[in-house]
Amino acid sequence: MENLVREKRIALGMTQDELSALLDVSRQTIISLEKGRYNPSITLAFKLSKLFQCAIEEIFIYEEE
Amino acid sequence: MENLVREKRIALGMTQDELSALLDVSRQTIISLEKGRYNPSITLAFKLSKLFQCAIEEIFIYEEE
DNA sequence: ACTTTACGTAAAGTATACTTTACTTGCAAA
DNA sequence: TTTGCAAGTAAAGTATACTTTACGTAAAGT
Repeated sequence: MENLVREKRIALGMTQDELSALLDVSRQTIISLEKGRYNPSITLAFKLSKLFQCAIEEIFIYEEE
Repeated sequence: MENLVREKRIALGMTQDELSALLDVSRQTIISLEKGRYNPSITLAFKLSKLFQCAIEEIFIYEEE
């Protein structure tokens, strides 16, 4: 699943470290997310949605199968 | 996290078994989801979103911490 | 040169989403 | 009264999200 985490983070002028702290996850989680190594849990998606002030669907692009 | 899976499923006149088949997950997954035993992965949330034709935010209600 | 900052990798461990199997219960219809 | 369907429980196993630690690299500042 594609995502715009990196773009949105940079748009806010934040480092991966700062973002991870705000979301209460590890920096590794942010790195892996941005690199597309795995999909987030729905709770992490909601946290990002709230922080970035946009819908989950605007951050994560779902293509079926 | 609260969710409206049961309500939306029944509104479509479907059984748990039929829903699980359409989503390609086990019936146990649907039962546990409806019972609120765990949160779905973001991919399952997207599948439900598509099937129910509404935003993820309309199915899953996120309350922080 | 060296330090700091931001980003990256690798690997092993933990938590949790999801599966599989098997058995139970309530209800409605034959 | 028994058969079948929809929903439920329980437990053990697998897949994956996420953590932790430790180390590597390139760029910018002093």
